[in-house]
This record gives sequence, structure tokens and C-alpha cells, in this order.
Amino acid sequence: MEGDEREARRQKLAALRDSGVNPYPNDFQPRHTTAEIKQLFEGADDVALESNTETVELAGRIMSQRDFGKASFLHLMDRTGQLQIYVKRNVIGDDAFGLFKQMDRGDIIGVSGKPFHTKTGELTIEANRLSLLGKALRPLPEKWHGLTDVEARYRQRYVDTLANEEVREVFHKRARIIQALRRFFVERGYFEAETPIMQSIAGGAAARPFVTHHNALDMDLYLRIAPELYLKRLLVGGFDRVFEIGRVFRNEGVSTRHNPEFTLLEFYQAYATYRDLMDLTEELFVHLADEIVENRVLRWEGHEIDLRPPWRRVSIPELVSERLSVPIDAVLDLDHKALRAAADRVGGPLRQDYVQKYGDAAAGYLLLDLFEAVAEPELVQPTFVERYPVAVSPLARRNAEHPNFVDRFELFIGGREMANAFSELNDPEDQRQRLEAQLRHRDAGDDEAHAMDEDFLRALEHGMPPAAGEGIGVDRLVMMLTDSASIRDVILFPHMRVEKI
RNA sequence: GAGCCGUUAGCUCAGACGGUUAGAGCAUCUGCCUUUUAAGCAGAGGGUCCCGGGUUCGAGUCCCGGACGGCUCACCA
Repeated sequence: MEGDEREARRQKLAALRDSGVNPYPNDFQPRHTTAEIKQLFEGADDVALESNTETVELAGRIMSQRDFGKASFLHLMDRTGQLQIYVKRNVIGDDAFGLFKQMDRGDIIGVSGKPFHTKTGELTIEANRLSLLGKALRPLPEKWHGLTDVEARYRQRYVDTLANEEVREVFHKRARIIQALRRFFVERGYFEAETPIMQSIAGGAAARPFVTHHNALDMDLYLRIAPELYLKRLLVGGFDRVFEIGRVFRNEGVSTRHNPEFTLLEFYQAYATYRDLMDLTEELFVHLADEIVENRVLRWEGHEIDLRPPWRRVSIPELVSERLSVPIDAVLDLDHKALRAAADRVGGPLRQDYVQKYGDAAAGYLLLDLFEAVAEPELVQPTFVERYPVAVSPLARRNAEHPNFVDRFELFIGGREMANAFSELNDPEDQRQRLEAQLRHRDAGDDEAHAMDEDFLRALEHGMPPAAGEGIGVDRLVMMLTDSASIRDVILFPHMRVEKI
């Protein structure tokens, strides 16, 4: 048994076709958007509208309808908003009104007519011609509650964005954020690059990749987990400032903070250090807040986030030493026994055997996990966390003073990692040793350890300028700037299991 | 991957203890209605109660299994 509504609409469609009307023509060109019409006439007084002889022509979807038998009000939505249309039988004629009766909420129509104000003062177009441009066979969701079922909203985003204006606004903001990012870097002399998404070695991050296959070449390829190694090749190649905004893919779990494919911004600047990037990052976030939210203090998930610089800068050894009462020297020496004792006090997953998994690099991994367990969730206000263990940062420059650590920071806002940056390692021999260490971790069972990339090492041997680089998760940035709780609310078509339709 | 919660008309939601024929609003259909805006009035139709088993005289409701979703955790350096 079919749904009543679809059957009724199919019958109207058939009736239209029978009477020689094409229900899906493409012969109407709107000359105005609803926003343009409002701008032209909203302030005009009734006398001026009365003497106005110009007709406007607009097109859009019928979002609501109030029917009076021989007249009808409806709201038409186009890309710029909604405008009320008034249809009167004695104006458009009996035949046209008969066709109009076959139209429904959800249909796409073209209208030409004259603006006027209703009794309640709403700018309205009195239609003198009206044509169907696309018959909808399925009904729109309820006008009052819209579409709230989250599964339906994600799977049928086209209905979500039709029915829910706030959702459209979030994605408009997302587009503006990406445009602002691009402008920010282009204005500062960065070259915008497009590097391979299909890679034969998935490097630049610690993550498991998706695998695909090239038939003609009969070779497996990976979807990239980061553009890093290609952007650094461009530093070697003479592009001193380079950035890329693009999709990366990580074969991991799905959550409110993780989508298997997400958008990453990476940028690299020669002759700069990670410290320079702290300043640049503050500048960038303030710029985005000004442009998108028009306020440097944001609401995000009930927190007030104060983006006004300077932001707090702390180091991992400091935080862990303080929270877990481990002497700072023991932390800086990566004293495995002291860190192990602290980890046992914290308990939970930290009880696992790091030595078996990471060998002599165990203390570095353990320290990072300690930091994440005790300090990360508390970092609500923007905080630069620096001084990462060298073992967990195979592509970062060693700190001159503390060679167990690298010149790296991560930015945390709202308890989430928002950015990751470091001074780049440009010593090809050190880089080779670090990647070899990663291979040992891989052999020991760490399937997220970094892969060897001989061409990348060859590039470094040509000489890479000293540089600093940073990656920013664009989806999380959009979440923050739109006060969204789930990454699925800022990705148009988030990943879902297959649905039986 | 684990725990908790959810899935009832196109949409938004009710359905005590297991008890006749599963309800409401919007939407749809019919009639009336030419300044309404959650238009109004009168009437009508619309259900694989997510799927499959089971218990029971009887299951939307209880039990088991599964699908999909949400949240939390794990994973995500």
C-alpha cells in the first residue's frame, strides 16, 4: 500500500501531463532573487508600490501554503530566503488557476508579478503568471517542527537543508570559513598546492589508511592520511610558503569528533619556527572569529571560549610533573620507572605494556598518554601545549636544549585538539633514523607507526630550508565557530552505514 | 569493539499492569472560503507498531537474536 500523499501527487503529475503541461520544463529564468526583491521594495510605501509597473520574476520552492478557494498565499524559497506570493483566480485566470490547484507544497515554480504590502505589512508578490518548474512527489517534513530525526537528517541532508534554515546557515558558514582560510594564506604569500590523494605510501601521520587498487597498473594505493610529506617536498622544490586545504582519510572509528574522511588544512613556512606559528595561529583564529562570529568570545557547548590573545602556553613535562607529582627532572629525562609508577596510579588503559609495543621509545609514548589522561580534557580555553617527546614526533625538529623532545605544539580548545605544529626536521640523516625507529615499532605491532618513504628522504637530501608547519582540523574549527556538538553537523554528508531503502 | 537508550501514519509525537477495532497535531483527500501566515470550518482516508524467532488464550507492550541510529567509552600519537 502506497503512502496516500505520494499517490495523490503522482495523480496530479499524470493529470498535468495529460493536459499537455510539461511538469519538468527548463524554460523559466528568474530575473530576481527574493533578497533582491526585498531590497528593492521592502521600504517602499504603498503609493509607490501601487504606481510601480515593473513586474518581478522569481523562482523557488513552495514551502508553505494557505488556501482560500479562489485565492491563495504561499511562501516561495530560493537560495537567498523566502518571499510571500499571493495568487488570485481573477488575476491569473481560470485556466492558470486550475493548474495552480495541481501544485503542492514542495513543488518548484516560477512566478512573475507585482509587489505589494498585505494588511499585516508583509511584502508580497501578487502573481500574474505562474508556472510549474518541477513537481515534487514526496511531501516536505512538517512545517512547524521541521525534520528532527537525526538519522534522516544525515542520510537525506537535502531534506534537512530544505526544512531547517539553521542547518543551511551552518553550511554557509563552513563555506565562508574555508574561503577565509584560503584568503588568509594567499594574502600572506603562501602558494596553494594540490598534492596526491592516492599515494603508494601513506605517510605524514600516525593512522591506518584506506586501501584501494589501480587496475591498469595492478597496484594497491592508499588514500592519504596527511599531505605533509608532499608539502615538504614542495619546500625543497622552492615554494617557501605553501598550504593545502583538502580531504584526508583515516581508517578509524566514527564518533561525534571523528569522520573517516575529514578536511585538513596544512601550511608550511620556511625560515620560521613553531613559536612563530603560535603567533600566526592566534592571528588566524581571531581573524576567523571576527569574520564569522563577529565576537572574539565564543559559546561552544556551554563553555565560553575566549580567543583574545595571548593564549596560555604550557609544556607537557610541566603539566604531567605538576598533576602527578613526578619530579620535573625525571620527566625531562624520560625516566621510565618514574613515569610507569605515575601511570599505575592513574590506572585504566595506561596499565598496558608500553615497552613491549614501543621498546626503548616506551617512555615517550607513556608521557604523551599521561598528558592526555590527566590534562587534555581540562584545556577548555585556548592553550598551546609544547615539548612533545621525540619518539611520538618522527617528523619534528629536535629541541636544542632537551634532545629527548621536539619543537612542537598542539593547540587545545574546548578539550579538543585543534591544531598540531612543529619546526620541521630537515636533517636527512636524523630523519632516516627516526623513520627506521618507526619501522621497528611497526614490526613490534604498532600498525599506526610511520612508513618508510625513500623518495621523501631523497628530497631532504637535496636540502630543505628550515621551516615550521602546522595542521588544523577544519571540521573541528567549523564546529567551534558554529557551536556544533557533533562533527556530523558540519559535514554535509557524514559517513553512515548502508541503509536499506 | 563494549555499555546504555531509541525505532509507532509522509512529518512531529502519545500509547499505565499484556486485553476488543493502535491515537493526536501537521500533511493528504472532499466541500465551503479573495489580505492569510502553525489561516479557519465540516467531513474522509492513511499503520509490516524496524526485522526474525519465542512466551502467552491474547504481544506495539514481556523474553531472545538481528538491523539501523543516538550518547558514553575504547580507538583516534
